[in-house]
Amino acid sequence: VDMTVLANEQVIDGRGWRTNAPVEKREIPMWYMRITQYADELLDSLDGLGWPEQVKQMQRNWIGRSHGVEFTLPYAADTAARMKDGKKGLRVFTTRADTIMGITFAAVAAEHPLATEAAKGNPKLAAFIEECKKGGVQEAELATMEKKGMATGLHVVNPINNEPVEVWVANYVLWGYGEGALMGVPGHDERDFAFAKKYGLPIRQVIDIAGKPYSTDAHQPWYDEHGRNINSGKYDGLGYEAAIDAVAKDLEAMGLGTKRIQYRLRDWGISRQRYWGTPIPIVICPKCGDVPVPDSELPVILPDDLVPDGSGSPLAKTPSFYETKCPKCGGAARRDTDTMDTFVDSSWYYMRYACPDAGTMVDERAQYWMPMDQYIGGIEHAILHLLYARFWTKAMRDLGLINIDEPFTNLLTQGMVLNHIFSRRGARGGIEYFAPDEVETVVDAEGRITGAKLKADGSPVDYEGIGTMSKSKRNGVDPQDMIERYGADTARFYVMQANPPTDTVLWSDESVEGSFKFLRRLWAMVHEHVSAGVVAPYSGGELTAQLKALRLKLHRTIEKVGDDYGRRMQFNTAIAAVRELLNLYTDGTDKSPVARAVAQEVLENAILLLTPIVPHIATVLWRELRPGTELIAQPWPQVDPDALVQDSIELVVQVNGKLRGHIQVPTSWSRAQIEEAAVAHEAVVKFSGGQKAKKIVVVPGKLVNVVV
RNA sequence: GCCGGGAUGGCGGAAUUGGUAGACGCACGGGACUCAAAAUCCCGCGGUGGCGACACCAUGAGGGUUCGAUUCCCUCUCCCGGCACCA
Repeated sequence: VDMTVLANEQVIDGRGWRTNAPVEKREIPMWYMRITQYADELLDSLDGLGWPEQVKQMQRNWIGRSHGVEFTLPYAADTAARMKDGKKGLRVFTTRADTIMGITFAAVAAEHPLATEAAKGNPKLAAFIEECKKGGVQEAELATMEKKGMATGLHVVNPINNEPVEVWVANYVLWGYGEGALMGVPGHDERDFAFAKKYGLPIRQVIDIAGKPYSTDAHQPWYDEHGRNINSGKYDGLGYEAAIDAVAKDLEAMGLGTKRIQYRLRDWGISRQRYWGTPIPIVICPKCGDVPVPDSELPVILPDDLVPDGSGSPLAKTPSFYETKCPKCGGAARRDTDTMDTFVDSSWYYMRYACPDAGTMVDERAQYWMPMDQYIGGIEHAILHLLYARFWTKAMRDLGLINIDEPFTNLLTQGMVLNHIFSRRGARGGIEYFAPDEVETVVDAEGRITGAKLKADGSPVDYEGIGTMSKSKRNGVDPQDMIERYGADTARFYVMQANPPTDTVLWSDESVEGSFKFLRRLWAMVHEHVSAGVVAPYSGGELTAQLKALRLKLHRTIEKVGDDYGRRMQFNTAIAAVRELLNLYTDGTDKSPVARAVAQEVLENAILLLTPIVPHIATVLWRELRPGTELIAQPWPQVDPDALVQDSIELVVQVNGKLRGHIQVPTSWSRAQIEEAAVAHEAVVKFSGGQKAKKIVVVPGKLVNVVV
């Protein structure tokens, strides 16, 4: 019905999202990037990157290096007679070779050759395999579906104890991971346990976990933990590592297996059956096979004048594009009409940006600029894009194109901006999405959205909850409206002051007025000051207590804002700090020359501190404060250490960790003097109820806690 | 299901290395200015009790460590991101 290849996202419950037509899985030839070759390096070089730990952890888990044993369960006589694959048996990989004596079944994926063979002359099994193949391809779907299986009637042999083991086809065995087959140890694997329970297969305990109770009635969390072998013949008494070593050694002696490393990471399929993309430069020759397009004929240019007719790939229907000669034999051949995954482009665009007119892929300018000091992107790219780009960089390095190991030295991952999602099923069952401003929400007593009505005709629409802004779900917002109404400075200020950039946020523009108001207030403050004439900023001289406090606040603010911008990358608190400073500034009414000099100092610095966020307003206000000079030429504000010196400081007084009062103490006071003053404090006397202090905790510059 | 993250007033958030929970705002309430409005300015604003001084409770839920926990540990709930063709 859809006449096209669908992306995973476009398949909902096995049907096309627009048409509700059933989706078919088909095998097609594709090109892959061999990212698995780089698995170790991609894993190991994460350690040196200035990236958020959570992102590094996600990448580590995604690559998923595990150490285990790969071995053969030899075919039993019945099976050996039927399997004509030249193999001695069923290859499996396990990280728990120590549990090998607990094998009570084996399981293979529906696509496994053993399953195919067993299905011959077994219509029930053939039907089951067909059903398995129909399911989705997404990991989430596979992991949450009901575990189902069917016996094949074929057997393999446990090579350690020579017990026959029946082979099952199971929908939870992934064809793409390991060997597409596994040893079933229900005694010590939760999924195997559930499977064995469902189909009445034996469950055998072969590991004792610190003497914890064991029963085959129900699975307990500790069943899968490491422990000491029992019921395991010659392996009895061995611990996890020793047992694995012993089993691996025995399998090796029999020529059946060996230790090896397994990755969760899979090779990267890049072929897309789409028109609008980068053509894959391969020619398919009936005589020579797949032949790369010679360098001299690169790049293969995508024709940009094709008109899609609504079915299949336009490139595959355009002889002028695909008809060509084989670069090897010169005979008639056909181009690959697939285009590349756009992740390919995003894997190295940043290098090309350094040399967009280079005649080669990149030139020495890319080498000059790379690696990137600071990369900024959404957290949704934590794995795929950022892993592909790292791999691609290493591949380019190995091709001698650039001499760097990693593309992004430091990384800031932005949180996602979420918005409400509204949709409904159309007449044919397909999904239709509506923008939030197209609907009127229906709210329950607690204020939660329960549904919506289309503004246009009042027809009901479903509320799907909140989620990432996306084109397909039509829930994005365009900042242009805000920019036109309030200006780019206000729009940027509003977004920056709301929350740290790494936070996930639900979009709202309700309080943008507050940001606009602040910038107008700043404008008024500068103009009011300047209307009495500009003066030189404070550079020394006697200050009143109030002016001293204002300068203390100013220089603390300079310190904090610099740290927020430069180290913490938390801009909302930088803005709050400047607001605090200006709140204190407006409390003053002193118009003496020294007060005006401090005012000049405060305003100039406030403007400088806000420049990265509101550059336009800051530029104009600077010209008012310092006629004849330009903001862009000014250095970043410097902290005046003299302004930070204080004679006395306020300490918090606690009794048993509870706030009971404050004391003002000279900064020169010793710990003993502070303790003495705290014990004598009236609130301490009151709340300690006549008891003597058991312990006094003094945190310099912060608090004193009297424990009674 | 698995991996990563989050939950703090009516709302956005702050508390940076275990040390005053609620900075700074929004919304709201009261007041000033005004013929009136807008704009602006001032005051209040977590909950409970109290005239008040003040006290107690409170950072998704439950438990623990500590003189002291929003912060560390354990268990749980819900939400968000990713799960290889959304990119």
